[in-house]
Amino acid sequence: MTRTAARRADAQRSIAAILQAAVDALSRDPDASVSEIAKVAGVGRVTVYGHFPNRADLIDAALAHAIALGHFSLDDVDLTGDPREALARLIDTSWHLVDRSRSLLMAAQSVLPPSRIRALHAGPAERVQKLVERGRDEGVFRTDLPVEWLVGVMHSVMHHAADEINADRLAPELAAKYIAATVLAAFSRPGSSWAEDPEEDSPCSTENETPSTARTRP
Amino acid sequence: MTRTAARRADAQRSIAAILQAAVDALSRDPDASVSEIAKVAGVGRVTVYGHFPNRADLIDAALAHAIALGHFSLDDVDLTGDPREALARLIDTSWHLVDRSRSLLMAAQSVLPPSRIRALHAGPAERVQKLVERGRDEGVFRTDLPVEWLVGVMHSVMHHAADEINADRLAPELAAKYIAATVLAAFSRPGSSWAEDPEEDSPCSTENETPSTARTRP
DNA sequence: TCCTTGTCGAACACCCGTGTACGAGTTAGT
DNA sequence: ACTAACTCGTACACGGGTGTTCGACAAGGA
Repeated sequence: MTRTAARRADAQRSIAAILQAAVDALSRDPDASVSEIAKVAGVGRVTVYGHFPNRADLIDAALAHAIALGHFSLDDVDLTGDPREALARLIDTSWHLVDRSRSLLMAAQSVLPPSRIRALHAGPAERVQKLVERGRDEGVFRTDLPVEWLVGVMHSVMHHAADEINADRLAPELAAKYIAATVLAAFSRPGSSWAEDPEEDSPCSTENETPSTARTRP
Repeated sequence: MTRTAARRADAQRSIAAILQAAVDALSRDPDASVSEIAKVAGVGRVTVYGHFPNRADLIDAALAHAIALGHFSLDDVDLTGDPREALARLIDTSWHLVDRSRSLLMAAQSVLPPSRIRALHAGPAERVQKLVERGRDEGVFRTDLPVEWLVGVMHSVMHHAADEINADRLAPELAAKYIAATVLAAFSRPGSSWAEDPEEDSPCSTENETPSTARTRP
């Protein structure tokens, strides 16, 4: 685990491969064994145990790794300006990160203590929370529900979209639109009218009918 | 499994106990073993295998049993009148059914084919779907998203509430209110103002502030 | 009553995952 | 080039879950 001296180059390569493999394998199957992870990483099972004392610590490191990657890619998103548009942008780039992390999170939940899970999620959660709070301060988002609840609902809806895509009941290109439309409505102030994408005219069906069944992906 | 002749009385008692025990045990732990289920049922492990050929079939029967119970208790709900109020009533009595079935569903998902899961869920899902469709026809609910999506979002939000309660971050008595407030907002037509519980005045904070952290349960 | 039907515990074989140990071979750093 | 670090495969011990079999025993139904 933690070492004072620097590791050799090939060791660092192995660790990186194992970490990435763990993210990949656990994203497909939350119960992926150490053997499977090692196989995906192109590495012997013993080598894994050489770098991580046990399965739990490996999953911990994998989750931290995935979160760090997500944190990095989310730094590009412009969260200034109208909170609704900012939220739409955030959803646009983060929903499929949530998708990939979904299964990994389940794996972590069955092995790591809840406190650890929350600690790892503190960073990303705060980012969204800040945006929601700003939207409330500006009178755009509702104030009759706790911020934590709203943030959780947003995550929940994104998870649901991911599930629908995995089940081939939702076309991936529609996901961001559906999520944004749902979340923005859920965040709106009671008693106030709202409209999504205030700057962009919507050439899609204005209101009358929607396809009763969403197209499956090609 | 399926038999032509009638079973003996004690056998029926055993089966009922096993079924209920399976629902209970799997609701606590989706990975509950057959031994644990038998222990909860107050029955030997072999007896379980005497009635159900394997774990998967047992889980299938348990899920079907739980759904049947839920279906029964949902028959009391009045779904006529204003769709928003009807939806609120439905949420009020069904959210904690969803809570208990949540873990059981996870167990089923890891053992049963998705087609079987959907088949078992067809009944309850249709009930909600009908209500949502009526709300759309009456101009109360939005028509710019598929009905299936809306129904899924409702389920998703209820699951989220259950998770929050399990994590002691949400007081159970607030769940129904939060869920209804969120779902009704999400279902509202874009561009139209909405208000929850139109008949009931809300003595709680009208709009200004909410406790930043929800009380944990006593 | 009598016989079928269930139930029970113990034991068995099987598979799979975890974590550790050993020895031989390979790679990187200096 | 030499050594320490690393990797690999095999193998082992251990625990735990799944289904099955067996024989003894209890309980329900006709």
